[in-house]
Amino acid sequence: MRLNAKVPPSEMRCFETYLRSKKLKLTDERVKILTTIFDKSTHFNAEWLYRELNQKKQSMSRATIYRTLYLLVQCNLVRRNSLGSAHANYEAIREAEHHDHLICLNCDRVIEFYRLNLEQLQEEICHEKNFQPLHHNLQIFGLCSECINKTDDSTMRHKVAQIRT
Amino acid sequence: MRLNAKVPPSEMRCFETYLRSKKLKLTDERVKILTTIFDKSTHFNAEWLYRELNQKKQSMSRATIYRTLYLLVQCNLVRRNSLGSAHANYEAIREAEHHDHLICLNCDRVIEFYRLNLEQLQEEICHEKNFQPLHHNLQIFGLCSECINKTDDSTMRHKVAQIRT
DNA sequence: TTTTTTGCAAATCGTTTGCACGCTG
DNA sequence: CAGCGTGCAAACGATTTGCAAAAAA
Repeated sequence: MRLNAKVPPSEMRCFETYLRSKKLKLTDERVKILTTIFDKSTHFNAEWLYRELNQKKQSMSRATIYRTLYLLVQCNLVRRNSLGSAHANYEAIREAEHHDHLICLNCDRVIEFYRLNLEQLQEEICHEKNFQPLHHNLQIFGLCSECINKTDDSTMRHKVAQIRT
Repeated sequence: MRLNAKVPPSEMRCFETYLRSKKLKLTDERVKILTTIFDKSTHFNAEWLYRELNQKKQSMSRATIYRTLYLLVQCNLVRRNSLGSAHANYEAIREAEHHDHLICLNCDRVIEFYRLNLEQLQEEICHEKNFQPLHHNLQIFGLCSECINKTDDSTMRHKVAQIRT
């Protein structure tokens, strides 16, 4: 039974095209996952998606979620980015534009930013080093304005040491 | 039995000081780990260290290695940085200076670089956003000059999707 | 002696995978 | 109908942890 389809946005078409090109199928599960991601999330992880999908209606296994996330990353609808944590984090790619992250180590807030110079500078460096960039990632860890006075040094040192980058 | 100490370099003193400040002990195992790291490595992982330490003389458990690595990160003698892989990578911090990485997705070569503008730009962004930076990390993934013609698109798309950042 | 360390093995935990059944195209 | 997709549960694999024995201070 096909999901009572809301008008499929461009993301859906993109996914469909990708799947067809790989001879893969557009299943209900895949549709629901994509919809959930683009409806409700900015940054999320597999567990959030699992709970989000299972709280309401029928269940969906973690396996399917992981497998679908892989496909979505492959066709550039989703970006994988652990944001310093030990597990994977993902984000929906809404516009084509890229951005980097400020990550608060106290409250886990993620602040996105984009700076053209920064991108250009990177291009420049790659060119100099004769390196062909395919992906890049800048994350700055620290304390957001709300958290600056809420922790102590030793806690922060521990947290910095725990960062996975 | 204390290791027949080569003249302890400044790193050793730093470690010793740190340990003492925490009422921890300077054991043979810890000395050997630090020595191995600063003698032989640039970028390494726990497994490399394990093999390096165990191939010659007596054995050392992985547990000790992980526990010691944690201490070394705490006292800023070692930096933890997965470089996009699923497991942790580490590097000895030889000078105080910071650098970023170009990482070849084909041959895993790591090219270090430093660019003052880049650092300044980041400072600027943080200042604007009222964010206190504690750690940052820029990695550019792609193909080094030697590998540019050695792979195909689909392989690279897969590898990019596997990156953990 | 007292406290910290170590090695071992078992436990974690997010993620991946093999398999048998079910559904899509 | 053939080929993918799914759920389940088991496998994975790097890292962590509890515990009893061993070593530093």
